[in-house]
Amino acid sequence: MATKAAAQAAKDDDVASYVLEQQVGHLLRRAHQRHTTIFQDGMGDVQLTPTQYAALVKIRDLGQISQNQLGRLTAMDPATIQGVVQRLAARGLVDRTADPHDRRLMQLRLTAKGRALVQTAIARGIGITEATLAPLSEAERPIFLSLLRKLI
Amino acid sequence: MATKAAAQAAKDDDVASYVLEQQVGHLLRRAHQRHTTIFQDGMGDVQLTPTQYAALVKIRDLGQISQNQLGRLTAMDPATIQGVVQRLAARGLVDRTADPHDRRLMQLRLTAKGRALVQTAIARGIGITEATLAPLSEAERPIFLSLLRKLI
DNA sequence: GCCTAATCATTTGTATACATATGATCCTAG
DNA sequence: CTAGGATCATATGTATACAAATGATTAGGC
Repeated sequence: MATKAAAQAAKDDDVASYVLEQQVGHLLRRAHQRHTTIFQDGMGDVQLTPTQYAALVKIRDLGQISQNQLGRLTAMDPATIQGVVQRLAARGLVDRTADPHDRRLMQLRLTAKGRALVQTAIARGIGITEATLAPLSEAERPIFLSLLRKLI
Repeated sequence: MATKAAAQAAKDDDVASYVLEQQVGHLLRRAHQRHTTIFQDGMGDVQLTPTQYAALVKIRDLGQISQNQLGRLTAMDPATIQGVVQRLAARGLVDRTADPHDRRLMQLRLTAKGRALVQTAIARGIGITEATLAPLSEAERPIFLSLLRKLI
Protein backbone atom coordinates (compact mmCIF):
# COMPACT_ATOMS: atom_id res chain seq x y z
CA MET A 1 0.00 0.00 0.00
CA ALA A 2 2.89 2.35 0.71
CA THR A 3 3.96 2.15 -2.91
CA LYS A 4 0.45 2.83 -4.15
CA ALA A 5 0.13 5.80 -1.83
CA ALA A 6 3.52 7.07 -2.96
CA ALA A 7 2.53 6.71 -6.61
CA GLN A 8 -0.66 8.67 -6.00
CA ALA A 9 1.28 11.36 -4.15
CA ALA A 10 3.64 11.66 -7.10
CA LYS A 11 0.67 12.05 -9.44
CA ASP A 12 -0.83 14.71 -7.20
CA ASP A 13 2.48 16.57 -7.37
CA ASP A 14 2.41 16.37 -11.16
CA VAL A 15 -1.07 17.87 -11.18
CA ALA A 16 -0.13 20.61 -8.71
CA SER A 17 3.00 21.60 -10.63
CA TYR A 18 1.41 21.34 -14.08
CA VAL A 19 2.27 24.36 -16.19
CA LEU A 20 0.01 25.03 -19.16
CA GLU A 21 2.60 27.08 -21.03
CA GLN A 22 5.01 24.14 -21.17
CA GLN A 23 2.57 21.71 -22.78
CA VAL A 24 3.21 20.83 -26.37
CA GLY A 25 -0.44 21.27 -27.29
CA HIS A 26 -0.55 24.82 -26.02
CA LEU A 27 2.72 25.63 -27.79
CA LEU A 28 1.47 24.10 -31.04
CA ARG A 29 -1.71 26.12 -30.83
CA ARG A 30 0.21 29.34 -30.26
CA ALA A 31 2.77 28.65 -32.97
CA HIS A 32 -0.06 27.92 -35.38
CA GLN A 33 -1.78 31.14 -34.36
CA ARG A 34 1.38 33.13 -34.96
CA HIS A 35 1.83 31.56 -38.38
CA THR A 36 -1.75 32.37 -39.32
CA THR A 37 -1.15 36.02 -38.46
CA ILE A 38 2.07 36.08 -40.51
CA PHE A 39 0.24 34.35 -43.34
CA GLN A 40 -2.59 36.85 -43.43
CA ASP A 41 -0.18 39.80 -43.36
CA GLY A 42 2.12 38.19 -45.93
CA MET A 43 -0.65 37.45 -48.40
CA GLY A 44 -1.83 41.03 -48.25
CA ASP A 45 -4.23 41.86 -51.08
CA VAL A 46 -4.14 38.28 -52.37
CA GLN A 47 -6.65 37.60 -49.60
CA LEU A 48 -6.30 33.86 -49.18
CA THR A 49 -6.59 31.89 -45.96
CA PRO A 50 -4.05 29.13 -45.29
CA THR A 51 -6.54 26.43 -46.23
CA GLN A 52 -7.67 28.20 -49.38
CA TYR A 53 -4.01 28.55 -50.29
CA ALA A 54 -3.32 24.86 -49.64
CA ALA A 55 -6.24 23.89 -51.86
CA LEU A 56 -5.13 26.15 -54.72
CA VAL A 57 -1.52 24.95 -54.58
CA LYS A 58 -2.58 21.32 -54.59
CA ILE A 59 -4.94 21.77 -57.53
CA ARG A 60 -2.08 23.51 -59.33
CA ASP A 61 0.18 20.54 -58.63
CA LEU A 62 -2.28 17.97 -59.94
CA GLY A 63 -4.15 19.85 -62.63
CA GLN A 64 -7.43 18.15 -61.88
CA ILE A 65 -8.69 16.46 -58.74
CA SER A 66 -11.94 15.54 -57.05
CA GLN A 67 -13.11 17.52 -54.05
CA ASN A 68 -12.83 14.82 -51.39
CA GLN A 69 -9.47 13.69 -52.72
CA LEU A 70 -8.25 17.28 -52.48
CA GLY A 71 -9.48 17.32 -48.91
CA ARG A 72 -7.47 14.22 -48.08
CA LEU A 73 -4.31 15.68 -49.61
CA THR A 74 -4.69 18.95 -47.72
CA ALA A 75 -5.91 17.43 -44.44
CA MET A 76 -9.46 18.74 -44.53
CA ASP A 77 -12.55 16.65 -43.93
CA PRO A 78 -15.34 16.63 -46.55
CA ALA A 79 -17.36 19.31 -44.76
CA THR A 80 -14.39 21.65 -44.49
CA ILE A 81 -13.09 21.23 -48.03
CA GLN A 82 -16.60 21.76 -49.33
CA GLY A 83 -16.75 25.22 -47.80
CA VAL A 84 -13.23 26.09 -48.89
CA VAL A 85 -13.84 25.07 -52.50
CA GLN A 86 -17.23 26.78 -52.54
CA ARG A 87 -15.58 30.07 -51.60
CA LEU A 88 -12.78 29.62 -54.15
CA ALA A 89 -15.35 28.87 -56.83
CA ALA A 90 -17.38 31.92 -55.83
CA ARG A 91 -14.26 34.02 -56.41
CA GLY A 92 -13.79 32.49 -59.82
CA LEU A 93 -10.48 30.83 -58.93
CA VAL A 94 -11.64 27.23 -59.26
CA ASP A 95 -13.88 25.52 -61.77
CA ARG A 96 -16.16 22.68 -60.63
CA THR A 97 -17.47 20.15 -63.10
CA ALA A 98 -19.32 16.91 -62.52
CA ASP A 99 -17.27 13.86 -63.53
CA PRO A 100 -19.00 12.13 -66.47
CA HIS A 101 -17.59 8.72 -65.47
CA ASP A 102 -18.58 8.96 -61.79
CA ARG A 103 -21.42 11.28 -61.10
CA ARG A 104 -20.62 11.41 -57.41
CA LEU A 105 -17.43 13.32 -58.08
CA MET A 106 -16.87 17.05 -58.49
CA GLN A 107 -13.73 17.54 -60.54
CA LEU A 108 -11.82 20.69 -59.73
CA ARG A 109 -9.50 22.76 -61.89
CA LEU A 110 -7.95 26.19 -61.65
CA THR A 111 -9.41 28.90 -63.83
CA ALA A 112 -7.07 31.25 -65.69
CA LYS A 113 -7.62 33.69 -62.86
CA GLY A 114 -6.78 30.96 -60.36
CA ARG A 115 -3.58 30.02 -62.19
CA ALA A 116 -2.46 33.64 -62.23
CA LEU A 117 -3.28 34.15 -58.55
CA VAL A 118 -1.53 31.00 -57.36
CA GLN A 119 1.74 32.19 -58.90
CA THR A 120 1.64 35.40 -56.88
CA ALA A 121 0.42 33.55 -53.82
CA ILE A 122 3.26 31.02 -53.86
CA ALA A 123 5.83 33.78 -54.23
CA ARG A 124 4.41 35.28 -51.06
CA GLY A 125 4.09 31.87 -49.45
CA ILE A 126 7.85 31.47 -49.73
CA GLY A 127 8.30 34.71 -47.82
CA ILE A 128 5.74 33.62 -45.25
CA THR A 129 7.64 30.40 -44.56
CA GLU A 130 10.81 32.43 -44.17
CA ALA A 131 9.14 34.89 -41.80
CA THR A 132 7.63 32.10 -39.72
CA LEU A 133 11.01 30.42 -39.31
CA ALA A 134 12.84 33.71 -38.73
CA PRO A 135 13.31 33.08 -34.97
CA LEU A 136 15.33 29.94 -35.77
CA SER A 137 18.90 29.86 -37.01
CA GLU A 138 19.78 28.23 -40.31
CA ALA A 139 21.04 25.21 -38.38
CA GLU A 140 17.91 24.93 -36.25
CA ARG A 141 15.39 25.05 -39.09
CA PRO A 142 15.94 21.61 -40.61
CA ILE A 143 16.06 20.09 -37.12
CA PHE A 144 12.78 21.67 -36.18
CA LEU A 145 11.10 20.72 -39.44
CA SER A 146 12.22 17.13 -39.23
CA LEU A 147 10.95 16.80 -35.66
CA LEU A 148 7.69 18.54 -36.55
CA ARG A 149 7.18 16.13 -39.42
CA LYS A 150 7.44 13.24 -37.00
CA LEU A 151 4.53 14.62 -35.03
CA ILE A 152 2.06 14.27 -37.89
CA MET B 1 19.95 42.94 -66.88
CA ALA B 2 21.27 39.41 -67.11
CA THR B 3 21.44 39.24 -63.33
CA LYS B 4 17.89 40.48 -62.96
CA ALA B 5 16.64 37.95 -65.47
CA ALA B 6 18.58 35.23 -63.68
CA ALA B 7 17.11 36.26 -60.35
CA GLN B 8 13.61 36.13 -61.78
CA ALA B 9 14.29 32.71 -63.32
CA ALA B 10 15.45 31.48 -59.91
CA LYS B 11 12.24 32.75 -58.35
CA ASP B 12 10.18 31.06 -61.03
CA ASP B 13 11.98 27.83 -60.23
CA ASP B 14 11.17 28.26 -56.55
CA VAL B 15 7.50 28.68 -57.38
CA ALA B 16 7.49 25.69 -59.74
CA SER B 17 9.20 23.40 -57.22
CA TYR B 18 7.22 24.64 -54.21
CA VAL B 19 5.98 21.71 -52.13
CA LEU B 20 3.08 22.44 -49.83
CA GLU B 21 3.83 19.52 -47.53
CA GLN B 22 7.25 20.89 -46.67
CA GLN B 23 6.05 24.29 -45.53
CA VAL B 24 6.22 24.98 -41.83
CA GLY B 25 2.73 26.44 -41.78
CA HIS B 26 1.18 23.33 -43.25
CA LEU B 27 3.12 21.14 -40.85
CA LEU B 28 2.10 23.26 -37.88
CA ARG B 29 -1.53 23.07 -38.92
CA ARG B 30 -1.38 19.28 -39.24
CA ALA B 31 0.50 18.80 -35.98
CA HIS B 32 -2.04 20.97 -34.24
CA GLN B 33 -4.86 18.96 -35.81
CA ARG B 34 -3.31 15.71 -34.63
CA HIS B 35 -2.93 17.05 -31.12
CA THR B 36 -6.56 18.17 -31.06
CA THR B 37 -7.65 14.65 -31.98
CA ILE B 38 -5.44 13.14 -29.27
CA PHE B 39 -6.77 15.72 -26.83
CA GLN B 40 -10.39 14.93 -27.53
CA ASP B 41 -9.80 11.18 -27.24
CA GLY B 42 -7.67 11.60 -24.13
CA MET B 43 -10.20 13.76 -22.31
CA GLY B 44 -12.92 11.21 -22.92
CA ASP B 45 -15.97 11.84 -20.78
CA VAL B 46 -14.42 14.98 -19.29
CA GLN B 47 -15.56 16.64 -22.52
CA LEU B 48 -13.35 19.69 -22.62
CA THR B 49 -11.90 21.36 -25.68
CA PRO B 50 -8.25 22.46 -25.59
CA THR B 51 -9.22 26.09 -25.07
CA GLN B 52 -11.75 25.30 -22.36
CA TYR B 53 -9.06 23.24 -20.67
CA ALA B 54 -6.53 26.06 -20.92
CA ALA B 55 -9.00 28.48 -19.36
CA LEU B 56 -9.81 26.14 -16.47
CA VAL B 57 -6.17 25.40 -15.70
CA LYS B 58 -5.27 29.08 -15.73
CA ILE B 59 -8.15 30.00 -13.41
CA ARG B 60 -7.01 27.20 -11.12
CA ASP B 61 -3.49 28.63 -11.11
CA LEU B 62 -4.59 32.15 -10.23
CA GLY B 63 -7.70 31.59 -8.14
CA GLN B 64 -9.47 34.62 -9.53
CA ILE B 65 -8.98 36.55 -12.75
CA SER B 66 -10.88 38.84 -15.06
CA GLN B 67 -12.13 37.51 -18.36
CA ASN B 68 -9.98 39.57 -20.73
CA GLN B 69 -6.90 38.96 -18.60
CA LEU B 70 -7.58 35.26 -18.79
CA GLY B 71 -7.84 35.61 -22.54
CA ARG B 72 -4.42 37.26 -22.71
CA LEU B 73 -2.83 34.53 -20.60
CA THR B 74 -4.34 31.76 -22.73
CA ALA B 75 -3.86 33.50 -26.09
CA MET B 76 -7.50 34.12 -26.90
CA ASP B 77 -8.92 37.42 -28.04
CA PRO B 78 -11.86 38.95 -26.12
CA ALA B 79 -14.47 37.52 -28.48
CA THR B 80 -13.07 34.02 -28.24
CA ILE B 81 -12.57 33.93 -24.48
CA GLN B 82 -16.08 35.27 -24.02
CA GLY B 83 -17.56 32.25 -25.75
CA VAL B 84 -15.27 29.82 -23.96
CA VAL B 85 -16.11 31.22 -20.54
CA GLN B 86 -19.80 31.41 -21.35
CA ARG B 87 -19.83 27.69 -22.11
CA LEU B 88 -17.83 26.83 -18.98
CA ALA B 89 -20.24 28.92 -16.89
CA ALA B 90 -23.22 27.21 -18.53
CA ARG B 91 -21.76 23.87 -17.40
CA GLY B 92 -21.39 25.18 -13.86
CA LEU B 93 -17.59 24.93 -13.88
CA VAL B 94 -16.87 28.65 -13.61
CA ASP B 95 -18.48 31.38 -11.56
CA ARG B 96 -18.76 34.90 -13.01
CA THR B 97 -19.20 37.89 -10.73
CA ALA B 98 -19.03 41.58 -11.51
CA ASP B 99 -16.06 43.26 -9.88
CA PRO B 100 -17.35 45.78 -7.28
CA HIS B 101 -14.27 48.00 -7.72
CA ASP B 102 -14.40 48.08 -11.52
CA ARG B 103 -17.76 47.36 -12.99
CA ARG B 104 -16.29 46.69 -16.43
CA LEU B 105 -14.65 43.50 -15.15
CA MET B 106 -16.11 40.03 -14.87
CA GLN B 107 -14.17 38.17 -12.19
CA LEU B 108 -13.91 34.45 -12.78
CA ARG B 109 -13.49 31.64 -10.25
CA LEU B 110 -13.79 27.89 -10.37
CA THR B 111 -16.85 26.37 -8.77
CA ALA B 112 -16.45 23.28 -6.56
CA LYS B 113 -17.48 21.27 -9.59
CA GLY B 114 -14.87 23.09 -11.66
CA ARG B 115 -12.12 22.42 -9.10
CA ALA B 116 -12.96 18.74 -9.03
CA LEU B 117 -13.08 18.49 -12.81
CA VAL B 118 -9.80 20.30 -13.40
CA GLN B 119 -7.97 17.74 -11.23
CA THR B 120 -9.19 14.90 -13.41
CA ALA B 121 -8.61 16.92 -16.55
CA ILE B 122 -4.98 17.73 -15.72
CA ALA B 123 -4.26 14.08 -14.96
CA ARG B 124 -5.48 13.30 -18.45
CA GLY B 125 -3.69 16.33 -19.87
CA ILE B 126 -0.41 14.83 -18.72
CA GLY B 127 -1.19 11.69 -20.68
CA ILE B 128 -2.22 13.75 -23.69
CA THR B 129 1.12 15.57 -23.74
CA GLU B 130 2.88 12.22 -23.53
CA ALA B 131 0.79 10.77 -26.35
CA THR B 132 1.37 13.82 -28.54
CA LEU B 133 5.13 13.58 -28.08
CA ALA B 134 5.18 9.80 -28.44
CA PRO B 135 6.72 9.87 -31.95
CA LEU B 136 9.79 11.65 -30.54
CA SER B 137 12.56 10.04 -28.53
CA GLU B 138 13.36 11.24 -25.02
CA ALA B 139 16.33 13.11 -26.43
CA GLU B 140 14.32 14.76 -29.18
CA ARG B 141 11.51 16.06 -27.01
CA PRO B 142 13.32 18.88 -25.18
CA ILE B 143 14.96 19.93 -28.45
CA PHE B 144 11.63 20.11 -30.20
CA LEU B 145 9.95 21.96 -27.36
CA SER B 146 12.73 24.52 -27.09
CA LEU B 147 12.60 25.21 -30.84
CA LEU B 148 8.81 25.36 -30.80
CA ARG B 149 8.93 27.89 -27.97
CA LYS B 150 11.13 30.13 -30.10
CA LEU B 151 8.45 30.25 -32.76
CA ILE B 152 5.88 31.93 -30.51
C1' DG C 1 -28.03 -9.07 -61.97
C1' DC C 2 -29.12 -7.65 -57.25
C1' DC C 3 -28.48 -6.23 -52.72
C1' DT C 4 -25.42 -4.42 -49.46
C1' DA C 5 -21.57 -1.72 -48.42
C1' DA C 6 -18.77 2.06 -49.52
C1' DT C 7 -17.91 6.60 -51.39
C1' DC C 8 -19.06 11.36 -52.57
C1' DA C 9 -20.84 15.77 -51.73
C1' DT C 10 -23.80 18.36 -48.93
C1' DT C 11 -26.13 20.01 -44.74
C1' DT C 12 -26.56 21.03 -39.84
C1' DG C 13 -24.76 21.94 -35.36
C1' DT C 14 -21.02 23.11 -32.12
C1' DA C 15 -16.60 25.28 -31.14
C1' DT C 16 -12.51 27.98 -31.98
C1' DA C 17 -10.40 32.34 -34.07
C1' DC C 18 -10.36 36.96 -35.29
C1' DA C 19 -11.94 41.56 -37.27
C1' DT C 20 -14.95 45.06 -36.27
C1' DA C 21 -18.38 47.65 -33.89
C1' DT C 22 -20.75 49.08 -29.64
C1' DG C 23 -22.01 50.60 -25.01
C1' DA C 24 -20.50 50.89 -20.32
C1' DT C 25 -17.05 52.17 -17.40
C1' DC C 26 -12.62 53.88 -15.91
C1' DC C 27 -8.54 56.86 -16.25
C1' DT C 28 -5.97 60.96 -17.22
C1' DA C 29 -4.61 65.33 -19.15
C1' DG C 30 -5.49 69.89 -18.81
C1' DC D 1 -13.47 68.36 -12.56
C1' DT D 2 -14.53 67.41 -17.02
C1' DA D 3 -13.57 65.89 -21.87
C1' DG D 4 -11.14 62.44 -24.53
C1' DG D 5 -8.97 58.24 -24.68
C1' DA D 6 -8.46 53.56 -23.02
C1' DT D 7 -10.30 49.22 -21.36
C1' DC D 8 -13.84 45.71 -20.71
C1' DA D 9 -17.34 42.72 -22.15
C1' DT D 10 -20.45 41.73 -25.70
C1' DA D 11 -22.34 41.08 -30.40
C1' DT D 12 -21.99 40.12 -35.36
C1' DG D 13 -19.95 38.21 -39.44
C1' DT D 14 -16.61 35.20 -41.82
C1' DA D 15 -13.71 31.13 -41.92
C1' DT D 16 -11.78 26.86 -40.34
C1' DA D 17 -12.63 22.12 -38.08
C1' DC D 18 -15.13 18.17 -37.18
C1' DA D 19 -19.14 15.04 -35.86
C1' DA D 20 -23.24 13.23 -37.56
C1' DA D 21 -26.82 12.63 -40.79
C1' DT D 22 -28.54 12.44 -45.61
C1' DG D 23 -29.31 11.37 -50.53
C1' DA D 24 -27.13 10.06 -54.78
C1' DT D 25 -24.18 7.04 -56.90
C1' DT D 26 -20.89 3.34 -57.47
C1' DA D 27 -18.62 -1.09 -56.38
C1' DG D 28 -18.44 -5.87 -54.66
C1' DG D 29 -20.12 -10.30 -53.05
C1' DC D 30 -22.97 -13.83 -54.14
